[in-house]
Amino acid sequence: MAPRTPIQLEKVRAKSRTKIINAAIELFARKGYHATSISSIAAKAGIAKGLLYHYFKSKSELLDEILKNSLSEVDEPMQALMMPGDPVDKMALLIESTFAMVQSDIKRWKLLVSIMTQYEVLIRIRKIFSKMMQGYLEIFEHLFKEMKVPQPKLEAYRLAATIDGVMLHYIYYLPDGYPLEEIKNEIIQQYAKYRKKKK
Amino acid sequence: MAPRTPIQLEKVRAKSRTKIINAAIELFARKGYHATSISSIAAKAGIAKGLLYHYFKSKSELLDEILKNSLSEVDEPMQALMMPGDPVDKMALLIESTFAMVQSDIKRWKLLVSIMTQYEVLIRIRKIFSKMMQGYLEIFEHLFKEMKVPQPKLEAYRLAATIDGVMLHYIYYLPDGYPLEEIKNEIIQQYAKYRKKKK
Amino acid sequence: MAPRTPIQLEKVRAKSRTKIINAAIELFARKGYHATSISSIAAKAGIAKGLLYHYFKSKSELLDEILKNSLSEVDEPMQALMMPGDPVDKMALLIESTFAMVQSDIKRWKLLVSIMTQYEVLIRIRKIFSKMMQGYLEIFEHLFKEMKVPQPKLEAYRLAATIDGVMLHYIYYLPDGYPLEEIKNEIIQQYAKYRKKKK
Amino acid sequence: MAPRTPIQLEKVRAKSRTKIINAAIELFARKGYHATSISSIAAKAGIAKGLLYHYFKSKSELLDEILKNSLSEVDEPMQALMMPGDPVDKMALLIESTFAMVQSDIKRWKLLVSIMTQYEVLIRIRKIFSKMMQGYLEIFEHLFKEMKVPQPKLEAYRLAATIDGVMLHYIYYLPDGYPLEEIKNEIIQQYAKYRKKKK
DNA sequence: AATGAATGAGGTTTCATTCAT
DNA sequence: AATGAATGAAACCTCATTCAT
Repeated sequence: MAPRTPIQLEKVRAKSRTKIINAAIELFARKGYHATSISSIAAKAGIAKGLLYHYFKSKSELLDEILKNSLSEVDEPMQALMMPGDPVDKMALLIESTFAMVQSDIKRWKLLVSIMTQYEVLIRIRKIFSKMMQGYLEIFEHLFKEMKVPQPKLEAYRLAATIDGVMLHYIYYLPDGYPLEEIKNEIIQQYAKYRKKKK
Repeated sequence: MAPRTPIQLEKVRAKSRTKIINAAIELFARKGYHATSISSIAAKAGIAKGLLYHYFKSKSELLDEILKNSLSEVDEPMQALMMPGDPVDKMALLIESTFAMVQSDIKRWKLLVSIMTQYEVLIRIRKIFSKMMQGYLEIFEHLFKEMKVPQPKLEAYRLAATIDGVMLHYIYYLPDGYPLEEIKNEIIQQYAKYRKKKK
Repeated sequence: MAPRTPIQLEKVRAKSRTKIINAAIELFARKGYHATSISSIAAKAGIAKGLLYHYFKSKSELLDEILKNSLSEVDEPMQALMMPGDPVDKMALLIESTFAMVQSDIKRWKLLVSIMTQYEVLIRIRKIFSKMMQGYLEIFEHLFKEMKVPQPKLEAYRLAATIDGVMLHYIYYLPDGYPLEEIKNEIIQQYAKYRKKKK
Repeated sequence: MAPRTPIQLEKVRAKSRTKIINAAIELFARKGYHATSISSIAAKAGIAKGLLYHYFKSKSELLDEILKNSLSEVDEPMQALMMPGDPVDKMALLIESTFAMVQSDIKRWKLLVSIMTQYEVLIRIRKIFSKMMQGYLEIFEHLFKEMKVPQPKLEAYRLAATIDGVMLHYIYYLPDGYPLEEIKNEIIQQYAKYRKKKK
């Protein structure tokens, strides 16, 4: 009959929060933010409507929370660059890990894309995204320079577009049977010719 | 105050419809379908709320109408293929006209993308889109075969992805200063080597 | 089938607004602002809940509107002072008209009192009230000086308090059989001795 | 961690109750009963929300409790009358102690007034108040008769109104610089002329 | 005694749609 | 064709109260 310990409480809290967030991601991604009602999130999470407001101040804060988490993951692929080695290998690794990231959590990416293509409202989010994109472009360009690709800047834009386009198609248009692996390999392959020869 | 002639009536009708549709495209594209209210559309169109229902049975039918119009335009670039000539040229033309189409009506494309990334509901629309995409892929593949590009099917997927990715970036991420022209030329250029030599 | 004329519209609007405002005054006065639900107002007014928001942006704006109207009436008794004549008569008139004002619309005054005794929130309203009170005090003092009442300022405070106290008792504590007229006359009577003698 | 003795327990209970009641008075008085949430009371009292329900069955019972306590204090001034002596002195004492009561606990009185001006619901409370008022009126009348004031009943009403009016102004309208003492003395003073001459 | 997570009824507000003119 | 008042379902959110620990 004693109150729960802080650790017990934290566990309970974490469990409920997770249930809510997962339900929200699923529904936001599938039907869009506005078309998803708090009721439906609560129902899917198996909790009472009121509890949701115990954990999140509002619907929009719930979204914010999810987006913040999602975007924080995005920087991870960048780590690939710290390593020494042939830029072609680094580029390959970068592309691989980027694709892997999306493949591992399609729902989250669906949500991100749908949010990105939506709000003039969520300017803050868009800014984060823009910066991230800028980061990618710079790294691509840097590697292309190392690889002696002609027009490295333009090639960076093109690669970024190709990757996002593939993702888009993979996620939305043709979820069944999209030859993701083959295309990924193609993309990586095209830079093979820039590999430095070993002596 | 004599009754208007049928022709005048028809004109009035067309004008009102156009005003409504334009207002709707603008708002749907900017704020999303659900976040846009009928009131705001009517206000932007400069008509009374009630009148909107004379022209469109419901909000969703208004959307449908817009989407139908938008998608019908998409087929036009395909015409380029009927012409005889070097497939490299045809491909270039196809790419050019596709880009031109988006550039000429960004709002419409923003709307299309935002819808595409949204509804499990609008399955019908998604089907149309899928078919369209399929069409593009087939034509690309066909041309690549003519051009003797190795792995024509894969290359078709890649090109489609690149084009959509570029559009996406152009429309959303970096609206200012996106080097659309240069990238477009790059994309076209890469196939120049497959041009048939004239005798 | 032509749309209503502006005049017709204004009539309809005024009718609905009045219905809503009357219902709101009644309920706010009886149960307090917070304890009164929008639903109950709409029900009492005989309209749909949604319509209320057609006329008032929010519950609190509805209250504001009512208060503004109510407070604007308050200045009227002051007119009594412009007239020439014995200050004792003017005072009598002022007291009479103040009481009459409350008697003629008890519900409104109940509401005003309940609001005044409630919100730290509605600071704006309280300021208006304070100023009004100040105005009364000054006029009372002015008349008392003319009447050569000793300690005119203090007497002003006392009269103001007595009047508000009588109102309070009349409105709340003992609505049945409260001897309002007699008390009013008593209050007026006590200043008779300051009447100037005619030559 | 030995179990507490019953006496310790009782102390703890009393302390918690007091904390809750004080928090509640403060908040009810400031924001009104309905606008004050149980959460905010618990927060201000520094306890958990659930605990509040160990001490009070419901929010409304908590209010009841406070009101009961508050009203029980009101009878105390009446004691002054048992004493022998000049009725003018007794009246003076009665007025003094009544004012003192309010001055010593403004918050409580704010609450009482706001409650009184609010609920048709709390009829029971209003009845108590009415009875109390009746009691005051009778005592006033009784003293006025002893003092040979003409129209003692009417004068009783007027005095009661003046006192409540002064309180009201003191509590709400003009908290800063309200000349409470002077007015009180004025009120007392006006009855000086009815003092019996000593032989 | 004490905690705070959890519930659910009910509150305010929005908005697609209908209706009378 | 055109208007805008009116409706009512459903959205978001609050909060008194209960419950498990």
